[in-house]
Amino acid sequence: MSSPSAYNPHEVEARWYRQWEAGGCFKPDPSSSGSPFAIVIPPPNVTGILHMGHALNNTLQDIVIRFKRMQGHRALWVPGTDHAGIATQNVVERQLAKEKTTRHQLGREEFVKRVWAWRQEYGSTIVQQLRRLGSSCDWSRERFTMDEGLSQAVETAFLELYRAGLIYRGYYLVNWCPRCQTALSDEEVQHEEIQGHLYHIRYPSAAGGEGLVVATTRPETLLGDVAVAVHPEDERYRSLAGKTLLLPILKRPLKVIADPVVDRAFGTGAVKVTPAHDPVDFLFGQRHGLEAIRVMSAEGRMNEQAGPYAGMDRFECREKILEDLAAQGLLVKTEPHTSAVGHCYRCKTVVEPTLSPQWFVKMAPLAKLGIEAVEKDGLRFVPERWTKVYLDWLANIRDWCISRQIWWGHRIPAWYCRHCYPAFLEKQERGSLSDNLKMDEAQAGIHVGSKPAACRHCKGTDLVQDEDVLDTWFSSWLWPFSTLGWPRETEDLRTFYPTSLLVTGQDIIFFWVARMVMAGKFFLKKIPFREVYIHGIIRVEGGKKMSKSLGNIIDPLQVIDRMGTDALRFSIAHMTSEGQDLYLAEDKFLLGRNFANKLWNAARLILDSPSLPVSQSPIPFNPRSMTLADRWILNRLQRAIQETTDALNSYRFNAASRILYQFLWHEFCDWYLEIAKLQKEGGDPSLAQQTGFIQRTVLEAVLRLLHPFMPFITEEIWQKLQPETLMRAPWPTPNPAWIDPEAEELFGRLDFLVTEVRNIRAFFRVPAKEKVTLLVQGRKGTALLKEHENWLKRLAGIGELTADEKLKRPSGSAVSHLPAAGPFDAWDLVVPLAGLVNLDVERKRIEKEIEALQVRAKAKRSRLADSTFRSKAPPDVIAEEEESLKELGAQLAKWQDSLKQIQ
RNA sequence: GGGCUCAUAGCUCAGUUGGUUAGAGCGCUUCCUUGACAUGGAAGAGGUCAGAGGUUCGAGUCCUCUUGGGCCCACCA
Repeated sequence: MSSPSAYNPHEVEARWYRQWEAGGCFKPDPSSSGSPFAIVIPPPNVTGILHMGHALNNTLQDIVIRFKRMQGHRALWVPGTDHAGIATQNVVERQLAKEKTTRHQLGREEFVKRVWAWRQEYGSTIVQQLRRLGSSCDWSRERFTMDEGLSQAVETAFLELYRAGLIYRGYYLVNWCPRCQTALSDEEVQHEEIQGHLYHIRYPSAAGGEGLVVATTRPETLLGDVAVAVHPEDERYRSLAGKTLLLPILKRPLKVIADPVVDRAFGTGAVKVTPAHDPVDFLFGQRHGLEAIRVMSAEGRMNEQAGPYAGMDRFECREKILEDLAAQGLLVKTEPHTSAVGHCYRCKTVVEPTLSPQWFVKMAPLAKLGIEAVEKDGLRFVPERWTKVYLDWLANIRDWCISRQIWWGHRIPAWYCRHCYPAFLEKQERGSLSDNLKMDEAQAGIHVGSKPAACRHCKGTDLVQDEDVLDTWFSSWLWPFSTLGWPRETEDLRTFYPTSLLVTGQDIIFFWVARMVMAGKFFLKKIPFREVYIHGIIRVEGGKKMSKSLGNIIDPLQVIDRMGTDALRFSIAHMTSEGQDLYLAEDKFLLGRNFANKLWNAARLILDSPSLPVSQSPIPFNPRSMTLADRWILNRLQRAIQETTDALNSYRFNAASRILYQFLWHEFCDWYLEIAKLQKEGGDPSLAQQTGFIQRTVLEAVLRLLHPFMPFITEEIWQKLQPETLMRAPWPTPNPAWIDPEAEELFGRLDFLVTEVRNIRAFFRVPAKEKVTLLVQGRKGTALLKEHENWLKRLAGIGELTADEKLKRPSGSAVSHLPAAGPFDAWDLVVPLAGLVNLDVERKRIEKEIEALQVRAKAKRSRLADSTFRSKAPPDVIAEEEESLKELGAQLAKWQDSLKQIQ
């Protein structure tokens, strides 16, 4: 083929992807008798643009799915996207802001239309980018978490859980994002260590005494204080327990309550209690039947309960209140203090714990299923250590707040009586925290399901649907079966559920993986996948996270533009060691680019030479007529096939890529192809044809082995060998007839010899063009040299090669000694270098060699002299050591003899 | 406060069950451009495997501790 010398990926990538997709290559082959193998994609957000994390995640999935497909499985990779409630709503809201409007001005219906329009226009970006990565997803099965089928699944799931008593509405303290103005689940809150202060504030006694000093990090919340807590055995406060203090500024009377949860050693040992704005205080308030006073609005501003601070931002209020306390002499002390502050995972705003009515999933029974999945159903994490993380989380699980006060998402299927519900809510807000804060749905006029004709409590007919939508993850956790058709009993669901493997990052084990397992077990009574491969996180060199704000992004699309998709994919696979984070730098992708280039050029060489077509099977040559090099490379190939298969079966992507890199580059190209060129020069056309055939045979197998890693370039070359797509080619299996330990041994000897001669040439600076003479002194095995004289001479730069047991060593020679091995006895290599060899230099070279051998021999001797080693080590290890010591001794003698001859 | 993880060549990292002389890519040094590939070829330099102790005939590999990075979880305000 007259291809350009450098591989140009852009030409071929788009073309092949189109052809594969059009040819239905990504669909599971219905005629295949292989067992199903399914993966569901971790659905990227519709708002997403491809980053390195996606590139890693999808490359690994694609490697596996292509591998399984070639192995004859009915391989299915289900793609799709996630509607990403808050994230997407935020994107569209920002767009509205540019238009100087808000979603509230637009109204709910219009706004949701806008989001759909946005999705229509931009939502396919990430999906197109996945195609550029070469992802062999079955796009005919693409799903979206808001499409009709999945919405049906969400509603079904909600109702089933509700009927099972696992969904309830409650008035609780939840994580609230004042910017997004919605509740968040515990998992959606990111804790960050913040350098703050611990403020010591005096609460005077109502009776006029000094009172006591509390310590707090959040002085603005004191406006909502309803009590002060101390430890019952704390001497300092014993006299104050049960007494009344005066809340600074608002002058509200506060009881001092004794409770052993208070840590006497922290701060002052006295804690202010603010049930409406602190999770610990909320529990405390429940236990002691306190009321809760909300002092902030949904926007995080102080409300009318905050007295003089009403209307202020919460942080502004903090500053002002500290000022006022200081002015009144109540701010006793300020000390630096770091604490973990919760932030919204979407917008990074500091979360405000807020009392509000929300929907929850009761998790304890589901967590039990999740634990069972590991203990009984054989759910397996790779690497295994994540099992513990998963189980620990399940063991300490808390109920899942699933309602979100946004508009983009699945509307909650619940209806409220306009008459009963507000009345009930008002009562509950006024009640004490010791009341059951789960809502009594009948009394509250709450109806789950489709719209009822009338309120079951008051029989009124004025009912409205819940304004809230469900947490995005409430649809994601159904993904492994909702994408296959659930709740309908589809053919896909029967065939591909449970799926086989999930590939994802550690960051969503709680959000997604654990919840899918629970949902799978709950709704379908089966775990959704047998194996979970958890890959690392992408970082840049230096260990930092890759982020836009740090400006250290490496854009996979740019890498693709510059070096090609295959280069990106191969490099990623090469760097992916089990579960370790990946530290990236731009130049790491050169490895893949260069490798692709090497493959390309090897293929050019091979395809330009005459050969029988590979498709002419069975093998049209007599194995006995094969040259040693032929036998050797075929043997190496069998090994590469076996090892690559083993590596992929255990998801050791880097191992697989290293094996193929080593085989193609350093065995096939560096040795075999170089020898093959020379074999073909011999003039024997049948040998030339045979060599060409073997080259093609190896190339063909390499293309198949490399295809999961580098689909495009391998297909491009493959098509020059035969017309059928590589995607339908079977995965290679080792051919026992070509496993050839003898060839390995014989070839190894010649390879060693060539390297030694090259070594001597380089050491003594023999000019490249100058041929040397090689004298080989040895008995057994030297006949081999004559047979392979042609390529040995050429590869080592030898002009004349003589093998004889008793040759005279010319003075001024460089020597080397090959140890006895297998069918060979020890060989002495002598390269006469009259004039080039400086005797002093040669002596030093030999002395260095002797020294190294002596060090090794000494270590072995002392090991063998050790009686405990002799009595405890296994006999074969001892025998091996003895054998190798003997050989070392022989070597040493050779070198020492050579040294003598110089002197 | 709990847990996980990493520390191996100048840099970035491999090293499956403990067993001869610890590997790769990049970088570096020397040499090589008559056609597969300079995104290349040949040769080479470079490591007391973070430190200390232990188990073992034998430890980069297993155990304990220390030091120094990274991450996750956690209701000390």
